[in-house]
Amino acid sequence: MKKKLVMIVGPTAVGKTRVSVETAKLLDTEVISADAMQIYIGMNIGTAKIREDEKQGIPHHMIDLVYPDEKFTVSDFKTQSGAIIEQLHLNDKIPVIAGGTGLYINSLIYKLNFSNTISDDRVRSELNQLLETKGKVTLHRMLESIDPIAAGKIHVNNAKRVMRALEVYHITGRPFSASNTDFRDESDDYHFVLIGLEMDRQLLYNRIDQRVDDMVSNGLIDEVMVLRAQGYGRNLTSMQGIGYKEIMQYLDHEITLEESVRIMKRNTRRLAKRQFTWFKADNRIKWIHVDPINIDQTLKDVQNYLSERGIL
RNA sequence: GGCGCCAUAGCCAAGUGGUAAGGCAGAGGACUGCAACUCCUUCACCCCCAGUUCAAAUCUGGGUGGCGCCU
Repeated sequence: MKKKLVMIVGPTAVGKTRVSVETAKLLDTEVISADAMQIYIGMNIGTAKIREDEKQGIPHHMIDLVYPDEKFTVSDFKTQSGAIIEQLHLNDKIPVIAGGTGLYINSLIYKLNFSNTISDDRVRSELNQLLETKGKVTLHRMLESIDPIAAGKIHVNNAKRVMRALEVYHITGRPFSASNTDFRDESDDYHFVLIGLEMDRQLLYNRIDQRVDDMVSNGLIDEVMVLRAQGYGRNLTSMQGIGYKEIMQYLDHEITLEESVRIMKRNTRRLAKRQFTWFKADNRIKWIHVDPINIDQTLKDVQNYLSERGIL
């Protein structure tokens, strides 16, 4: 029998945290975060990481795993969270997975096999060299000659993805597109229930604006200053996170604080939009409306859906 | 009341006779080891009316609205 899994997804600031805690309470289980930024230690305010008092005693996993300058990939996420899921199942608990990082979510429930396509820093830096010296068009042509399918799918301007495809080919000797066939195929490891939280766009945007303001008044600048003092530079993936890169720019006197806040809000809105796009493409998601004024209704809807699907 | 200037997308703004740059904001989309990343697509018949012209956002006249100065 397949193991059960409850997944709660949706854009930033819809209220995933609240709903996931309540759901976990209901199921007497634990929460696994699927968020690419909350894995970093010391990045709390800007990532809207769940606070101790919000957890209500529910254990949370996949948070605070690495330092901001450490590498962490989807593959790491898949294996580490997979182990936790297994452990919970052993204890007869149905894990609640909550997060907004679509790729992480998909790594668990779809057939994304990362095991045969490793990464190689040497190849990577060589490709970066090539990008510098020859340019993105040349890289894309290289890809075209070895893997026309992938080249057709990846835009010339998307140098990052072009390089990844080349990297995979160089390491494995097999075209990137070869491992790309069953992207949206359902994994047969789990019986999962996928819940998407949605909210009126304008309302969500207002909440985002408000949340950014709150972050700043709750000490985001100090948080970034501390990270900066610890030597974490702007080029790190972690510091590319929204809130961090903009405050860094402010601290480096490139923009005013006002401007920084404006851009943070905009970037967060764009993130939310991209998250919607990602999840909308997945027709297995049951969308549940969130009304912040009446969160109880949302919780009720979630509960009903869970019993409907035989989880409760 | 008179004189002058201006009127282009939600905002900023280029274009001074040949069929509407660009930026910002928005919308849609892609995404298999950096994913809060990276990337793609998309958004106006130029205030209104009349005229000149093969052709007008661009020229002319009138109207309307705004800004400035003067009385």
